[in-house]
Amino acid sequence: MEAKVIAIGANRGSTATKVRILDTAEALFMEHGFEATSLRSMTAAAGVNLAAVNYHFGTKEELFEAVLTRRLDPMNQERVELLDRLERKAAPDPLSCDRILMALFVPALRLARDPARGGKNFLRLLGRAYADPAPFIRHFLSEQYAVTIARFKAAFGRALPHLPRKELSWRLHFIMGALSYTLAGTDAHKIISELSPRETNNDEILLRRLAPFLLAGLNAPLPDLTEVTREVDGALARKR
Amino acid sequence: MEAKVIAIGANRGSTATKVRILDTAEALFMEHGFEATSLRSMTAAAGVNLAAVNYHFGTKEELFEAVLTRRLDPMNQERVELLDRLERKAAPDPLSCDRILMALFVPALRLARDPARGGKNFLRLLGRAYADPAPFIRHFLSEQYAVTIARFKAAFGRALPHLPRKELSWRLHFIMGALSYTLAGTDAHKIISELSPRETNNDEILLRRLAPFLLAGLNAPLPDLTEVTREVDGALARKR
DNA sequence: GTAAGATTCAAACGAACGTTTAATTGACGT
DNA sequence: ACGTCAATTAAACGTTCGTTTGAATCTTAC
Repeated sequence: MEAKVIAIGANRGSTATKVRILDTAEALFMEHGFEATSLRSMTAAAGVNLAAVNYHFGTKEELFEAVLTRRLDPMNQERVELLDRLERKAAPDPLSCDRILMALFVPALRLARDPARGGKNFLRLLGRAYADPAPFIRHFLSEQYAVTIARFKAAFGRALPHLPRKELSWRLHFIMGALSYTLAGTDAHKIISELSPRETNNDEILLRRLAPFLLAGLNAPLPDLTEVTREVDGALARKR
Repeated sequence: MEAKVIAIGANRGSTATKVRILDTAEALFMEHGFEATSLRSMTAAAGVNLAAVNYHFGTKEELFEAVLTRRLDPMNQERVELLDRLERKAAPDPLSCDRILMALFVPALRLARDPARGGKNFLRLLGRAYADPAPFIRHFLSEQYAVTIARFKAAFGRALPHLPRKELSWRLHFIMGALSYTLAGTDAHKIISELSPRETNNDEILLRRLAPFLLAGLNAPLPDLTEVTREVDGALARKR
């Protein structure tokens, strides 16, 4: 029963308040972005005092980082662990691209499926954070992702030995772009339209459509830059 | 000499001030985002009075829309015109996917190349706007893009008759995602790293690497949803 | 039971924001 | 030369923001 004592003790003090702040902030940051979410509306929605944020987290920026870290750290750790396991299983052959993509997607899927870990809301928040111009957000994200990205890049490098590393860097960049944009799941869905509400809300089906798309992109033939240049210039000239 | 007279007359009134506001706002909105850019800092940088924004544009939101419209309208018009011309040239055959992608990219390239039209700065601003949670921005963008996207979707539909329309909608969504994320060109570049500064600043080479990637994605085999489901579930189960 | 410490609370702080106002300036048609 | 009107200006408006403060309340340990 000492576990219960610990739990009660933990809940009574600050933990309950901190969790409620994190949960509410996660939802509001997702809905309105960092700047447009005021601490006043957030603390009111969470049912805690305004000063609680500064007391428990220091500043609004530190709160935002705490919101991200809570979900991001475990997810990235899962990604690397899954990649390790799949690579060991495939050894001595290099892991195929689709398996590497799986290691990238599955932990995100698990997170999206688990309401207790924020579900889809957090993934959308993450997608938005990727595009946020605030320097502290970008600095934070690049620090959080540096090791994970490097690990996956090395794996892709073994799976695609013929692909120049620079080209691989770019394609990884495109992958992260499509992934974050898709996860952000803005109402930009509506721009394309004709997507049923059931599907726009189903991150699982969404990622399963995205994976083959990106896999084909990874295996695309190398761009013939000179020829493309001529073609584009032709189109440009024709236009004038 | 009447042209000069007209020019002077136009400059004397409001035009010069309006242009300076638009130019400066474009740069600052790109650098800091909509919310984080204050009218005070913007008007100070532009060398105009604070009240000039409200006088000439009404509100800050309307200023933002004016900044976007100034570049976006001509660019999208160019895109559709180029698509029309290429389709007429290919008739009666349907236009190939890579040509359609060209019609999507070339006007953006032209804009990026032309410093007088905002150059790369505007494309970055556009990429950021795509991910901005502010409702008025998303509403504005979807209105601006609705016809253009529909036009390109129809073209892709003719080029890929075997592809279910729903799948095509998603792949178009992925394309717009990778495109806007790439154009946004955040310092997220640094996450992947190993990209030389010369290349990260060269939107032309960038788009030429992106095109083959997306083209391959468009032609990817249809996802076997059932099989993928089993695989993912397996990975999920194994994890527990 | 009481002292010590952690947490909550209402209130206020100073700064910055978008917007409005009213006076002033300058150019143009007549 | 003068009246008209668009444009600019300095100043102020009212609001909202993130953060701080000091007292009040609750938890914990002896």
